[in-house]
Amino acid sequence: MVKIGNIFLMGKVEIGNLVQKRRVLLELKQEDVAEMTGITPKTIYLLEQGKGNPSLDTMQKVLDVLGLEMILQIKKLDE
Amino acid sequence: MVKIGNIFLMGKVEIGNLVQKRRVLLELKQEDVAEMTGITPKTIYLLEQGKGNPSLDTMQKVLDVLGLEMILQIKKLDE
DNA sequence: ACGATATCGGTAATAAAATACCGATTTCGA
DNA sequence: TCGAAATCGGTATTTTATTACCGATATCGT
Repeated sequence: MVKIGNIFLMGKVEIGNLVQKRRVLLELKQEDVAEMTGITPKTIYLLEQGKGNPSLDTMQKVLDVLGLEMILQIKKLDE
Repeated sequence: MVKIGNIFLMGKVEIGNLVQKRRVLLELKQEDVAEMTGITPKTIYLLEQGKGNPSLDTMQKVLDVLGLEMILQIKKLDE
């Protein structure tokens, strides 16, 4: 995962890794996140593993309870 | 849409708006983006309208051809 | 090492995204 | 203003994410 300050460049696997790291940091279980979001633990698990192909709603809900946010920016070739 | 430099904070509608604005800037038709990504024009259209609930794969493909990238960051309360 | 708790990961069923196809509406240049 | 190109948006179908349920494996404190 490419980290620059608080910003993380993202492929699917990197998103999963960051989500998991963040969840553990907050001392939450997959089950906890599942209950907080109304998403099943299986889907949380798939997201964290970089498997599956989560919907935008699913991602936003999970990111939200973990205190993360998705942003878009114009691609930079360098850095 | 909240814009800070090249960075855009994102809800579903804002993502759609940005994608559309970016596509028009690049002088591409929805049909062009559809062909470049292998996604149907209807799905492109729904994404731009902030309707529907696109998958991560769909989003990444569209963002990619538009020279945009998705990043995650730790939520800030201020700014 | 043991038991308890959490994660992993499979299958079958359901909900929803994506497609295919189409006509209506809007946009815009000639 | 007229016609062409682009977008809008509906329905039916296919594909796939999500769920529900479950047992197996890993993790961790004691």
